[in-house]
Amino acid sequence: MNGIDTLQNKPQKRAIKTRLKLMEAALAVFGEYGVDAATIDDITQRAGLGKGTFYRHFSDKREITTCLVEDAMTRLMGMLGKFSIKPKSVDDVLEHLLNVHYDFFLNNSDEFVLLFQGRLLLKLERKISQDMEGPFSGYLEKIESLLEPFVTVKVDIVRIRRLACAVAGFVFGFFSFAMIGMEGDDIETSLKPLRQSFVKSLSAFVAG
Amino acid sequence: MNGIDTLQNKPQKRAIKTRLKLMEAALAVFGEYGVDAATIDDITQRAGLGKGTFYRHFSDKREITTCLVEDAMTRLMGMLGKFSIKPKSVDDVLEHLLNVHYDFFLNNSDEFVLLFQGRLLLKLERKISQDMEGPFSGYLEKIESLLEPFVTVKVDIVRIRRLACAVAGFVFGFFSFAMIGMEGDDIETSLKPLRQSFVKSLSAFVAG
DNA sequence: AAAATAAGTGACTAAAAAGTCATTATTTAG
DNA sequence: CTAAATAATGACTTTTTAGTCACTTATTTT
Repeated sequence: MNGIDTLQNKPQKRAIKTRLKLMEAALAVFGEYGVDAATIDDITQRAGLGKGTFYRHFSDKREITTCLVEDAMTRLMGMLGKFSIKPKSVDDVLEHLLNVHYDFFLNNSDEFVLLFQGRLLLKLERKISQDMEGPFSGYLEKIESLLEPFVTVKVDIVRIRRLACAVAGFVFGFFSFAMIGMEGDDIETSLKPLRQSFVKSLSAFVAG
Repeated sequence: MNGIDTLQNKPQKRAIKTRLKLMEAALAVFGEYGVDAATIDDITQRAGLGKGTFYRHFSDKREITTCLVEDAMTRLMGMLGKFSIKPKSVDDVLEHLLNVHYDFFLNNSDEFVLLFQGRLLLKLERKISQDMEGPFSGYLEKIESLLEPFVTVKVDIVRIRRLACAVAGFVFGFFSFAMIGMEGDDIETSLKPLRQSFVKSLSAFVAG
């Protein structure tokens, strides 16, 4: 092979593939049993790999959890940044926010469990906080940045922060209860009418 | 003592007191470490009791968790049923619902963690579902029953169910994000202005 | 093609938590 | 006061899970 490191030699490719397998398996297992209840053996068995392989790639469950949270948050935030049409008002942004969350969690229910639990773990384990507070704070900041251009009267950061909490909280919370209170298809059609009302009220809140 | 079983002889009283001590300790420990991370030793040590005592009263952690969830839900539902003034509109009921949740979780943060996790465990463990689905479904039904009298046009149960999910979800979700996005006092003052907006939007949803 | 390097493995040890039970302490009945 | 009954105990065994490492397999280098 050529002298320059291509970062694409076979062992490296293989290692990257293995790492991805582990993360995929972990996400699935976390979604099925919950982050705490899932064991390293669960993950490696699901991935079809040896246990030692896990420890070649991650120091412990906490580390892979952090990676998954960061990954999920990055993808969610990426979607939040892509508007199909350029927003012209707070209403547009709010509508977009709810749509994206809706799509993301409906198509990624394992991620929902992961972030739902990750969010709680944050409150509980001070050690994790250092690593995990980042993604969740960044997420709130992302929402804030999208709303900021339309809050012209006064750059009231506290108000925007509250709004971000409300949007994120509403979506997370609604889904969590919708899952027990409703049947599958019903969830899909339930958020839409609520969304309109919610957008209006939040919009009024920003203005007022 | 009299011949009739008074249910108040000393051993019984003692056992009841011990059981309460265990439940109190478990709630505190669950609130601190999370339900999954907490061990039986954590609970009995916190309660100042021997380990064997735990197993005299509960078969395992799942059982005491179910008891705590039922207990918390019963108290929350009790509060939901007590209006300071008789509600005259959907707005009144919604305002009341948000106030009660707000007070309950602000003054019982351990219960917040418990129900937040309990809610998730429900989705994960099919065994728990049988015992735990009850309290959470009952909770949604309670909210529905409070709203029902004011939804006159059409007894649209689906619509009310959605509303109950929205209320419960919004409150749970908002608190969970408020905890990382804000400082202590700020949370207390944040829900109030949002509440008004939220009540309006939900009210419109019910009517519409 | 042999040596060197890197990735993967799973039987193993170590640690932690669950769950048991013979024993002790407390209360009641005779 | 003594025996029977009930509650509590914590050292113990069992089970589960984490984490390690000498070894195998795959790839690259010389």
